[in-house]
Parts: sequence; structure tokens; C-alpha cells
Amino acid sequence: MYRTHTCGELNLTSVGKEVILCGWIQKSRDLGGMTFIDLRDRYGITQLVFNMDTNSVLCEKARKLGREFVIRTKGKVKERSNRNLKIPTGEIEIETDEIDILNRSEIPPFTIEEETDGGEELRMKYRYLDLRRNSVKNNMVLRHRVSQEVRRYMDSIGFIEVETPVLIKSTPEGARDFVVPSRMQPGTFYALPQSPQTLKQLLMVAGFDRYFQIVKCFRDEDLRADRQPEFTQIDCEMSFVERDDILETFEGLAKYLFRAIRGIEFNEPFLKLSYREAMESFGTDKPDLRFGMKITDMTEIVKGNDFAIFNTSEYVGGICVEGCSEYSRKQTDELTEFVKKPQIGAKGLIYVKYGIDGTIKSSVDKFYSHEDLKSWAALLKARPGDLILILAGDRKKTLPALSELRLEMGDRLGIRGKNDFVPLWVVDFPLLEWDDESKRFYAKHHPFTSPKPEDIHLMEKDPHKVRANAYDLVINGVEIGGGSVRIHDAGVQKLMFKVLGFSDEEVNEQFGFLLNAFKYGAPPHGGIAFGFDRWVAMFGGQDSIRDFIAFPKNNSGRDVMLDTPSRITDRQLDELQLLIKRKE
RNA sequence: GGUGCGGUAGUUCAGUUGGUUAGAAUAUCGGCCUGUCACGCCGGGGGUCGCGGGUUCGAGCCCCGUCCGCACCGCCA
Repeated sequence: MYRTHTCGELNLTSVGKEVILCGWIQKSRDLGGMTFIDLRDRYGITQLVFNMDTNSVLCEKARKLGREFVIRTKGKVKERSNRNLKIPTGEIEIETDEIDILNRSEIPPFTIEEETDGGEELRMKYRYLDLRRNSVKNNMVLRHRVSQEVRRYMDSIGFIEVETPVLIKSTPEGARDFVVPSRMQPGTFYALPQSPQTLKQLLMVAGFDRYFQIVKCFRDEDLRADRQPEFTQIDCEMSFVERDDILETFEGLAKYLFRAIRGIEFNEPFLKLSYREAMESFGTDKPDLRFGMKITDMTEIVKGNDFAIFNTSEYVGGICVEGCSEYSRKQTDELTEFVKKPQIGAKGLIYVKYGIDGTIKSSVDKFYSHEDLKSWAALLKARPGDLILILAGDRKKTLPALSELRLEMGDRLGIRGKNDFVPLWVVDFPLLEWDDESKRFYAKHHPFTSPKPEDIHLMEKDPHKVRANAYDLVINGVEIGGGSVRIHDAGVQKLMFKVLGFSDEEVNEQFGFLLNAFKYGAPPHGGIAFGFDRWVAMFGGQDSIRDFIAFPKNNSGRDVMLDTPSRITDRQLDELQLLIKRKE
């Protein structure tokens, strides 16, 4: 046998066994008369011991092994005289008879340890070394486990996994497509799917009824810590359902995963919040409900005094921060700086400190009486000891700013616990969104999302008001998934394209294949897609998805290990009949 | 496209108002060390201060440009 055991499995019950282990040198400790070597593989670390008295030749050989050398070693399992209870194999060691050096290693550019000294850029360049580290390796194992559990559960409730093509058709709606030139039809291009949306709908027309796929999707947009140009979705679709059937099915998946992966039980149904409620109470369509601190509309109560900002603002809103009435001037100044950052964009911050002794102090004492401030406190349900923070301005900017402020205060108070999970459904999104630049409506979700039946009559005369049969699964302020009931009626689909300003020719050219299919008996259907990377990162307790992807791209979409995107040869360009337009 | 922060030893960082030979830790190399497991002790080597220009008697430090990285805004149906 090439190896008999891994480096993670031997313990006191194995004492006396002859074993063969393979792995990488994690570290060696040379004490002169004896040398210890930590041998590492995927499964753990086992200590090898060499003694000058018993085998000086081998001991000298062991001393010369460098970090990350790959070796194969034979020896006998021995109980340690000094135990290391920090590792599972810490009660035994291998008394070594033989070492084969399978491969040498250069000195790695960063230390391959739990707490590496390597920066992110370097780790990405040498990702194959970074993946040797426990924390990153464990993330990959977690990812594997989640995908296995998804498949197990989806299969158990009758969903079948179907692979859809990766070379598909570009559509100008939505995100930018990654595009692949065709050699056989020069001048034409495939596009990589932003999601298999239309294909899964065709599978419904085909009668597949319950489909899912763990699938790569591609979007050529700028990156973030939680956004990669290629990412993985759990893509799902089902037929003969209405909205609540879909929500129930995938709430089941979510609950199953939380139980299987984190051992967390959710006995109650997930909260459902309408888009409108979410915006009004939390200033965002993906509220973090691990803590309260709801936004209160103060527009009316603050009007009528001489404070011009409040009188002229379209919207005034506030949050009540428990137990922060003793915030110092420095701290409130910091918060003011925070809301004035360009990304937040508030003009200023007004505070009311409701002292523990019942006194009220505010930054607008000149304009409002004690009674006025007391009535504000009552509206926000503030109690002595609380701090009220108020922003004013355009409703469209102020609510999101309050949302950011709320999250900031949540962080400061330490009430966004890494191990707390609060899922909810956000429902009844608007169907359409007005774009000022192109002076037209865009589908907020996508053009196949059905309007709520009771709102269809508003489609042409009041498109703003039409609500969609669309929903997001939000956990801890992160959009984990989103979907909708689709349009399966040709008339409604035509109306939708009309409102979006598509000509018949455009519709036909871009979506003809789908509308054709709908002529042949499309069942009512709907579905959802989950951001797999985000969900895994959330289970792993982190915000960035990068360390849950084996070989991620950097901030500017570059793979620094492969050093790509990169140029192709002139010959390749010729075959594709492509010319590169060079800037002057 | 924009904003902020950063780029100094293999690595992570410090570097005072612009002023001797640019430091620390760690890694690495050599020596000593028989129970280490963050081994310990002694010693050594290691620098295009991202790049280009400017100001100055003098620039790691100030100014301009540029490249790269991270976070965010726009964008992400």
C-alpha cells in the first residue's frame, strides 16, 4: 500500500501499529539530539519523531527537510510522553524508520498556517498554497457539504437536476453579458448566461414540473466582496403553483440547510414583509432583522416650528438607539461624519438624548420645546437612556441613509451576532422601475415576472403602482435568493413588453424562442434562484464570498494566478475574424 | 465612471518637521541544544521605499502623473 493512514486519524487505539503516512512538512523542531516534524495532509497533522541515539542517519536526513516538502514515511505509532491536547492526534507520534522525499519545495512566499502572514493579493497569486491552509480548506469542505445537502433535499421532494447550456444568447436587458465569439459564424457571438432563466422556463413548458440546478452564472459588472463575475446559483423552477406554494417549498430547503449545516431549527414560518413595509421601516429591501431599531416617519410631528430643514424636507425619519443617551460630543460628531460620507449622502444628523434622569437634550433645542421633544420620544417609543437619531431630506435618499445608520449603530452595539440568523421573505416588489437616463421603465426583476393579478389593470395608465408577484429571501441583511411567479399568458407578456417599450421586432428577435414555446401549452410556473456562494459564506460566518470559492477573481475581475484576462494570438483573432480596436 | 484607504526586507508592518548607515517582528541561512508542539539561545544574509516626473543643498516623507491592491458608490433585469 502506498499509504495506510491519513495524518488526521491516528490515536491511542493505534499504538503499536506499523503505518505509512504521506503529506507535507508543516514545520520541524530541531532540538539537537532529537527532531520533531509535523506532517500535514487534508485530514490533519501527525507528529514524526527522530532520535540521534536510535537512528542518527535518519535524524540527520529529517533535519534537512524544508517546509512543504512532500514525503512518504514508514514508522510505528507510539504513545507520546508529552501530549498535545490541542490536536486530535496529539496523544501519539510516529517513531520513524524511513523517509522518502517525494518532492522538494521552495520556501513558500507566505506561511501556510491558520493565521497566515500573507496578504490577500499574494494568497490569490499562490491560491494552491492558500488552499492548504485549514481555514480556506474548511470553507471548501463546507461548500461541498452544502451542495450535497441541497441535492439531497431537492431530490427528496421530486426535483430533478437538468444541465442547461453555457453558450447561449445575448439579451441587452439586465446585466452586461460575457460574450464568446463564434468561429464558424464569424461576426456572431454567444453569451454566457446571467442565469438560466429562460431555459428553465422552457423546461417547464417541456413538462419537467420541478427542476433545479447548481449552476455557474456570469455577469460582466463591477465586483464587490460579495460579487464575482462568475458565481454559482441554486436555480429552481416549478409548475402548477402559486406564490405561496413556492415560498413554502423553498422555506423548507432553507430550514433543512440550517438544520443540516448549522444545527439550527426554525420552528416558526419565516416572516413575510412587503417591499413597502421593508422600505418604510428599515429603509432597504433587504433588512437585517437580527435587531429592531425600526425607522419611524417623523415628517409630520416635526413640522411647524422655525427649523427650516424639517419644514422643507420631503421626509424626516428617525431611529431610537437603546442605551446610548450618554453619547459624547465626539461620538455624535463621528456619526455625523458617517452619514455625511458621499456613499451615505445625508447633509447632517440631528440627535435627541433622552437622559437616564429623564432630561432631554438635542441638537435642535433652539427650535423645539421640551414638550415637543418629549412627544418625539413618545412617537419613537424611546425610554430614558435612549438616543434618537434623525435624518431629513428627499425620501428616496433619506430612507437608505437611515438604513445605513441603523446598521452602523447595530455594529457599534454589537447586536449583529455572527451566529444569529433571522430569515424573512420580502414580497410584493414593484414590477417596474423608471430609468431617468433612458426615459423608460425597466423590469425590476426581469421581463417574465408576472404582475399581481389585481394590479394588471394599472399596467398602462399607472405602471409605477403595479406590484409584482416577486419575492426575495433575505437573511441578516443579505439577499440570499430571489424569484417570481412568471408570466405564462401571451397577452400579459405582450403587455409587459409594450410597457417596457419593446417593438414587436425586438421582442421577436430577443425572446421569440420563449414566446413561441408559450404558444404550445405553457403551464403556470414560477421559481427562485439562490446565491450559492453567499449562502455558503453566511453559513461560514463571513461577509466576503472570495474564500468560499476555490479560485476567485480579484476586485477588478482578474485572476492573478492564471494572469487572465489576457491577449490571444493574432492567429486566433484571424480565425474569429476579429480586429482589436486600439486607443489612439 | 467616481470616492476613500493602501503600496517600505520573502512576508506583515513601523518610519517623528524633509536631515547620519531605512527599523521591528516573522520567515530564511549558520551554530548550540534529547520531549518539542508559537521550542529556546547566539549569530548572519536580506531593500530599485510600486513606477515616472517635479520642488529642494537634501525626498521613504512634499507636489503632479501613472500603475497595482482593498473597501465602497454608480452598476449588478
